[in-house]
Amino acid sequence: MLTGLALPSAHDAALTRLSALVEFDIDGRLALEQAAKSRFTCPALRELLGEGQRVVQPSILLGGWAGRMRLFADGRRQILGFILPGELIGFCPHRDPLAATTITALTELSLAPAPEGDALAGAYALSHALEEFYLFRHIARLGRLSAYERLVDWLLEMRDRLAISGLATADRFPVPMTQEALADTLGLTSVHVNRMLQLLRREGLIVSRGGVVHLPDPARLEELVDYRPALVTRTPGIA
Amino acid sequence: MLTGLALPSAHDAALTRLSALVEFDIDGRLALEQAAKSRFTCPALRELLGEGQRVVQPSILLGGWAGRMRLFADGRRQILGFILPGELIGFCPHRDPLAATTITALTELSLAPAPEGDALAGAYALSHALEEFYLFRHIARLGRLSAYERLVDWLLEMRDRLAISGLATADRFPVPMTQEALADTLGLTSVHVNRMLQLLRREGLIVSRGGVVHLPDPARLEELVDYRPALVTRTPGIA
DNA sequence: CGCGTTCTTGACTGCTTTCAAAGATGGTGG
DNA sequence: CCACCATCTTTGAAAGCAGTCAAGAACGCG
Repeated sequence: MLTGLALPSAHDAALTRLSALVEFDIDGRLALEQAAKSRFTCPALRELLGEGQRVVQPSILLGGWAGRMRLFADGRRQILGFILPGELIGFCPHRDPLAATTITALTELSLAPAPEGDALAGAYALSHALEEFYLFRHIARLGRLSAYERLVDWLLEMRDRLAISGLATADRFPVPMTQEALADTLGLTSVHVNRMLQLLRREGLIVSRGGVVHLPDPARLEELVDYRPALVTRTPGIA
Repeated sequence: MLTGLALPSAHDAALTRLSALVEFDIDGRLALEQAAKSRFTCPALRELLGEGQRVVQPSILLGGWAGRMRLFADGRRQILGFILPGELIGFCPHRDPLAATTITALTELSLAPAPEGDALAGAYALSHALEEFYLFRHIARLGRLSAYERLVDWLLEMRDRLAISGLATADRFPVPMTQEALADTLGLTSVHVNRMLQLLRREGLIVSRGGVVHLPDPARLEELVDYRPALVTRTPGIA
């Protein structure tokens, strides 16, 4: 079971990601497998955690995309970051955490209680460092890139993050989001996101069909936005 | 341009801030006082840490302002966040940390090696959670607020953060920065920052003299931007 | 097949940038 | 003490990127 070919299972992405972050021991594998047995789902658009709410149960995301967001009183929305398969929700290193942001399911989710263990603790610390890195990048993206560049930079980040859990190749990955949600991520309007996507398509820099994005020339995109991969991982994200 | 260096003792702001974060025991006080003895200064504009460099010595900032930033290949700069007196530099919970961002002195700095201790470890964890919260707020600010609103929101945050270390009152605090640096923080040009500042002054919402800002009507400003204070506090709700 | 959601398009507005240059400010040395 | 210089702030005119409003097309789902 632990050797030989593993069949695709519900926690495959999480397993792949945790293995990429730390030397993943037998205990860790068993703990994850155990946790996956009590996995549960969450329908799209459901709010997982409200701003100011007490964090109950740290969980690991097995499948689907969740979003961290700030909702303004006047209806404006800003998506602060994403939580992708293999990443953690409600994991705080300090006592008595209150959720600083709202977390919502962007697609249907598959979740499990975060398994515990020595190797896993290390993986969670690294995961947290990565999350912080993505926040820094998001700030730079919003503050100093044009709409066109933001789109490119964001696509590259999603590719790299999904690749860690084996859900992306160097030039192809799923993006299960509306242009409206993308606009709320990139600080734009959905109309403008639409226009920039079309421009990228016309230029042959992206091809998308059925919620899957293909990047014919990733190197060109990386150059366009001075893209720099995260420095945190144990192994390279893209093979 | 100097802040915090003229206090009764060099580590006053840090002491005040750490006390605000945790129940601060005798051991902690002594450790801080000891650390303060080996404090050192750093001239304005000096780079403390370069992106990708290995983090050497976790430090606590005793006085002055530092900035975390991303420098683009084409010269664009985005300030990702600030490090204010009592806050930490190079403090990472995981092994083998590489600096994800460049950190630069915005003013002359007074620094000390971060003292160790049980209570202090708790304070550092809380401080880290607060830092993350500021990142979230910065993202929302850049993504969904107008130039005018960004300025207001940022001023309120600086007030609150400086207040934790006793360096601000509810309506008055130092801002030792050029409009250029402020522009690189808020994702604007210095010209536009200048115009918005003048507008705020004309409206009587801010008064500034000699690098000190006064907010005649903070409540009005908070309402303007749907401002919400950080939820991270010392008093554990239930624990 | 029908309906709601999402995507696409066009015309117009406007916030923010760009470019350029003139004041103000502060520190330094004669 | 004042001249001088670099840096920072202020101002104006023009251009451009992104937003707004509105409506039609395409898509997915029951």
